[in-house]
Amino acid sequence: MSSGAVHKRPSIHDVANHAGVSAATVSKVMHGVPTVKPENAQRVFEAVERLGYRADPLASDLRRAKRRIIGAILPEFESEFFGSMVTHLERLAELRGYTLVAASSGESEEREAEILRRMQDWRVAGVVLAPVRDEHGRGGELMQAHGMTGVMIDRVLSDKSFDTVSADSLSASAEVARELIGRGHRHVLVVGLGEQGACVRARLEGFRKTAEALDPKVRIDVILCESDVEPLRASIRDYFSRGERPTAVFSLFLKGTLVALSEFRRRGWHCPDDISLVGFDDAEWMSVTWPTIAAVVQPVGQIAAQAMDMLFRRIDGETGPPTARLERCQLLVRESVGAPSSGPHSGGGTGQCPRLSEPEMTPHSA
Amino acid sequence: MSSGAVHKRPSIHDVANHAGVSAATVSKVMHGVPTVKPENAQRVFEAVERLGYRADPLASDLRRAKRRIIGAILPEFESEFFGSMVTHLERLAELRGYTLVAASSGESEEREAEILRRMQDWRVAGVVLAPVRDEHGRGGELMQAHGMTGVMIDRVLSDKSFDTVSADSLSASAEVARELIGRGHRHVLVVGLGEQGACVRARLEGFRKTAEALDPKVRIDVILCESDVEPLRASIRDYFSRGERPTAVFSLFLKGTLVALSEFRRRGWHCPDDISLVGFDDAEWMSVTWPTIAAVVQPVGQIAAQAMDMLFRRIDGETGPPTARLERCQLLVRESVGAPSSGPHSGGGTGQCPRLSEPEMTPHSA
DNA sequence: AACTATTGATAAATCGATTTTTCAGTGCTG
DNA sequence: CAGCACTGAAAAATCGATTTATCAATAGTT
Repeated sequence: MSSGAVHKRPSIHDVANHAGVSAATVSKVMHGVPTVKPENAQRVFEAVERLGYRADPLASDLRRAKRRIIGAILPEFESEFFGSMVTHLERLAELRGYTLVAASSGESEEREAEILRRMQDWRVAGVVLAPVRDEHGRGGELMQAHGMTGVMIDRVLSDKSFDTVSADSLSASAEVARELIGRGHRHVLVVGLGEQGACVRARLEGFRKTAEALDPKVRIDVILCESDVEPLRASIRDYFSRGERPTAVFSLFLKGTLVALSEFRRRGWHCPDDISLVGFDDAEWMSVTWPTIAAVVQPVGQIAAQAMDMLFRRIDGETGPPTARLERCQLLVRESVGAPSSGPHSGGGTGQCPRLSEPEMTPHSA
Repeated sequence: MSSGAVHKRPSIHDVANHAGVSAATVSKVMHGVPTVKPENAQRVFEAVERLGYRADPLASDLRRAKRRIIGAILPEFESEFFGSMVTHLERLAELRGYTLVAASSGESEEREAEILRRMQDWRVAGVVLAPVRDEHGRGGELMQAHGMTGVMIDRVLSDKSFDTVSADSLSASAEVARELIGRGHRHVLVVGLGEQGACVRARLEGFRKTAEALDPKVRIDVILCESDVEPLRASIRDYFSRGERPTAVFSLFLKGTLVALSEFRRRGWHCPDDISLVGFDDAEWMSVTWPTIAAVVQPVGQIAAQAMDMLFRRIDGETGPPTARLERCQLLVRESVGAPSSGPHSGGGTGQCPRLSEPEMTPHSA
């Protein structure tokens, strides 16, 4: 069993001693520098093998003055979107020989700033920041003030200091508008978090402009709460209590979709008979529930790929003005979207659930 | 704007120069060592302030030979369970002045081993490992072979080399059994992933033993697939196609619950009229869908807290035999569980959805 | 007054690597 | 054979901190 094996790990000097060469030579062998006598190289390899030597990447980075570490700062880890984002970023970093160190800001700008400082302390080579607010929040300021290399993603549109990559919210929302208006909806409630500045504004305006272009008489109600989800829930509840009866709800973010669904439950409304629902952000469960929930799928993999691509270009010294990329989304129209119900629903409904047994999803090609 | 500020960050020597003292003195001041003349301390503080000096934690750790880094290895980041786990671990590590570096093994033991080696290269102070398989997989072996300090969580029961912390699967499953048998179910399908060794076995046996104790004539069918989810889906589909008609399904893990739901959809079966469903692992959406889905809630926060507690004890040198903790789960009986339907359902059903508008959840106190 | 303790600070060693400089030996040329 | 370029390896400097050893100046003791 435990062979009393609290081995202090061998350093490059231990290897050098065993091989009867200098540490510098070991380093060269490890890096494949050709100016080493084959015989010595062989002895180094043997010593490495025997001792089980592996270089300490942090000690190595210390000397190089460029750490092979990429920092990622995300609002949370709990959602599929950010979870999947971390997975992608991790893979892309490792592909280039870097290690990803991810941290969650917990939707707090203070914590975001604190993490950024820590990333700077760690001298990370670059940072992928999904800001709590938007590109004009404290995060970007800090990164700029400290001369850090970074890319901003997700809740951003474009920035004068950093490259940005995000979903094409504007087009996606426009497509949602075409879908809802096309099906006859003329009174839509849009819910979202105002805190998430520019991004939410894009989603909202993309929807509003296209909807109004298709029918100027459309009525669009908007409920935006500043920071937290619970006030939003309260506002929505209040809105419905006042007797407002939109025929569809468009949620600008995932939690909003959940809140909307739970408020529908409270009132016994069913989708799409009593009200239609479509939300930004897809999730696995949305394709297996009754009804399946229509959603805008953000291209997580592409956002991650583009962000890392830009980031490493900057790390490698590329200059030039910041770029702003928008990646195309996909709207999955599922069962939660239908035509408006005939009369003003009262809170009852028919009791009928849709009993479709069609395949999985219905990709929507505009 | 950008004040050409590619500041090379000041080192402790820069501070020393500015303050007119030695680097050693600066280090002492930064650590609050009292044997420093107040006047000198003052000058150091001023220099630190002026230069914006912050110590490089990695350089500092290099000398101390104990890095203030905790590694976390999880099968994936995409689920609420592991996402939430990372968030908790992150907070608990930082509370003690450590940084959490999380990595995902992507349900692959090869990758798990690779990450462990990297963690070892990094000389992390300790590792929280949620193994892909169970405590007897390659991960534990590697940790032991390399004399690493670590704790195993989630898919484990107990180990002879490492402390373990996990949900009390046995009790939770027993409670599910009491609930289902109590409601009259006598034919239950249990689905899970066999790969996840000991843990799944505990969940399965906890269920089976209690169910059979309550009624020896109960019929329990089990579908366990080795590695991937898709073969499981195929097996379930095949099972139902053969005409098997259990009155309830108990899924031993989250994806199984999703697969079950989607297979119900395919056949047009509704919960709980046509079939009941309860799964291990809760998720936010389960309380807002129609029907709401019954689930075993794992105490993520407690598992994380206990794991970190044990880990830091070991890091601080505590010896003694490994401990094995089981944290109590909570069963949330929601609408997806009901009494068995009267006759053998055919694939039709009544078309009626439950229209409950009761509060949120129904915590179940055994 | 001579010697020892004490205090506060600096110089130097260290952590584990990389990189630059120096150096010894070899081969070639004139 | 002296002089020079070249090769391969060792020695030393470096990264940014901490820690140990050393030292100077002051205070205290007899």
